[in-house]
Amino acid sequence: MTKHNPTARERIVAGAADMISRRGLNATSIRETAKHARAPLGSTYHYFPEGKQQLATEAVRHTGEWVARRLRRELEAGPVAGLRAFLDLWRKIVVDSDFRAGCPVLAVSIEEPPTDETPIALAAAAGVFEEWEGLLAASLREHGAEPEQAAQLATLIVAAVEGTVAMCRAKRSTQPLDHTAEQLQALVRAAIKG
Amino acid sequence: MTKHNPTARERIVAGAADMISRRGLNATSIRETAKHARAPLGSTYHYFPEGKQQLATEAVRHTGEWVARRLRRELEAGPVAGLRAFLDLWRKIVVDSDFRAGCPVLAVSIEEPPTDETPIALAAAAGVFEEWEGLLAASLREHGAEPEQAAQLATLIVAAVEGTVAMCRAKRSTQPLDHTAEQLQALVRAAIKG
DNA sequence: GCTAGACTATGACGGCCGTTATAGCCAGTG
DNA sequence: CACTGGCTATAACGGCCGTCATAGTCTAGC
Repeated sequence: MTKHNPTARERIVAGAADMISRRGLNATSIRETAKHARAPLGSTYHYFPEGKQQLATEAVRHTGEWVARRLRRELEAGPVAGLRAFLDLWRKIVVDSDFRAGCPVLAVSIEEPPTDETPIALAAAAGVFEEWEGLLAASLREHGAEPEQAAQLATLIVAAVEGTVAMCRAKRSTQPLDHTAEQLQALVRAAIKG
Repeated sequence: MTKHNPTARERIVAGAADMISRRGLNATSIRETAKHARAPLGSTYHYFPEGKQQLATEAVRHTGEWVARRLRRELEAGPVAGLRAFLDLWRKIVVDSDFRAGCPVLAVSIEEPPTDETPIALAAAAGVFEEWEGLLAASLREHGAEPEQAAQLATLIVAAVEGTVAMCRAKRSTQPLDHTAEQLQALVRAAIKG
């Protein structure tokens, strides 16, 4: 338990991340986000005066940091352990939600931003992906992988896991995750052995 | 050119697939879909009496079949050529749309269906993924890969490409696709050599 | 020519959306 | 005690949504 009494603001952000991961960004309304967090609608615009874009941005960063912390911790035991933790984390989200939830970062990435302005939520998503890749790549390099190979494999891991989670939701099965896990584990082992 | 004079119905489905691939399912309104296809709103409910779910389902199947046709054709020259065609197809969509479009099948997969009913569009997405995996796995087997390895690798390819396309959109760069392409090509070559 | 059925045109229905405004509450500081 | 500033409460704004109904138009076959 990192925070004993989460503030209303934190509850709103965490709830928004969860709802976005289930229904997508556009289908997540600020009204429902507030209700889900037992916060009044007015408070949402008090905490996030720039509106929905800002809330989405913070939800993406919240999830990104949460995953990155777990990844950093588990990578101390090496890339194979880190990969396993990464896979297990997403598997748990998919299974616990009965195949209804996924990754809010992916969800934000695939919804075209309003044409006029800078899509700050999209930029946040790009940053999160880059952080996850960076953590994996650094660990692979530290354990003997070639730098270029490490970077490419890190990208593959993040992309494959994100795609696999979506496939699990569509099929209502964890079989895609089993397949992907097997393949990625073999790849990581080979990369740090060369 | 497969059809010389696409019917209004075909134009609506193709347009819906494109719009879903850019903005997601929930943000794609039937009104705009009709306008985009220069069809009247009333016609949409004439052709798709079961409403939005039916339109989404047909859009998913339309894209699924289009990709499967291309995949089948290119796989005749072997799994490496098929993989390259699959990668190039998505690269073209991402680049031509200036990083705004992606895969409508993925988009439908990550939006929670209305709680009450059978999510037929989601089932269609699962079917499309399965078809793509099946084509790739069969080709891998025909070229000497072990059946289990072929199935796992096919899942990895589909998942990785779907995830990579989303990452490219977030980063507004094709670098993730370059990384993933390199890794997957090496994997396929190794799998059919054993 | 006429009639049936495929398609179009138009408008309405209730409902939820993002956002803003405004007034009230209520802690903590002086 | 007064009062200030963070937070709540409530209502409203214009706008788009999915869906349905109804009437009009067009075209193919008799």
